[in-house]
Amino acid sequence: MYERKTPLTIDCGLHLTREVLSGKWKPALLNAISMDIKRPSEMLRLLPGATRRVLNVQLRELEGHGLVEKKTYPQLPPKVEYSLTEVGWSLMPVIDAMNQWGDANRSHLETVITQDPKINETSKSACKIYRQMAADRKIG
Amino acid sequence: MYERKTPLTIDCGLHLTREVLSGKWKPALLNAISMDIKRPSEMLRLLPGATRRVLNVQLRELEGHGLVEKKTYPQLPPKVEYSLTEVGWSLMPVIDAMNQWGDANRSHLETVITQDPKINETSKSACKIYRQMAADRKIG
DNA sequence: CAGAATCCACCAGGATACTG
DNA sequence: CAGTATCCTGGTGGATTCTG
Repeated sequence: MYERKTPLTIDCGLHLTREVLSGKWKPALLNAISMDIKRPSEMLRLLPGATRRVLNVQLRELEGHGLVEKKTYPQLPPKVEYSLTEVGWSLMPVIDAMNQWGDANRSHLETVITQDPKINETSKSACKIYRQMAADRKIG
Repeated sequence: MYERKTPLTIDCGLHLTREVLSGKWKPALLNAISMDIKRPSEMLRLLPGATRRVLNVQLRELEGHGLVEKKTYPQLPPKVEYSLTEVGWSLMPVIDAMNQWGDANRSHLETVITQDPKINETSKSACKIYRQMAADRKIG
């Protein structure tokens, strides 16, 4: 049984974290950047289903919230690199925890999510795509 | 500097976790239930801004995803109690991590969030409300 | 006290096309 | 390669009202 270490307030910390982390691709983006995937085109490739526009929007929000930094190289063709700020890095354990929990409970989650009538097919099969991609990377 | 322990896939675990945790009040609800706040009326009181309907909807989703269990006592007035499932409990470290990160970076987050033009006043002041409530609880 | 039924506003996010 | 401008729609979550 899980035992909480410190008694906490109702929602305040959660509220702040959610405010900053809410956005379909934000956790994935932070994760990607932490894995040295720092250029927009790379992220775009690794996040099938995400649009340029949406990625830009969310990256700008992350930047505005002080989680990532953007470096623009004034050259042709343009080059942009994102990196995590100190605050951004401090969030990584949380991201990792989410990632690991999702992986650890994959079978259960896939079942309940797949049964969920609200989830559309795209979302349902998203994980399969990611897994396939991971497999491809191993082969390649 | 934060060092990742295990190299991870791009998004799969994150994807699953987000699917299950997305919803304005879900983390707070899980947190509340873990703190033995298990009756709808209590949650309603502790989550100012949340509606009965929305709470019901999100609780039903959490239930459908196997994170919480609902026990209905067939009596008058009706009594309902929620509790975490095993899977739900396994998620608590993640919730705690989010909560603690938000608390730890409160000043920074409040600043950037308050400056964010997209955030409405309600959201901006939410944390103040929670803090006030926490203070009140200490006094009471 | 718990909850279902409506109705609705808003915005996140996707599609598309265009510029430097 | 990177970014922006429009346009559009689906869903989330809020307000209100009504039942057991």
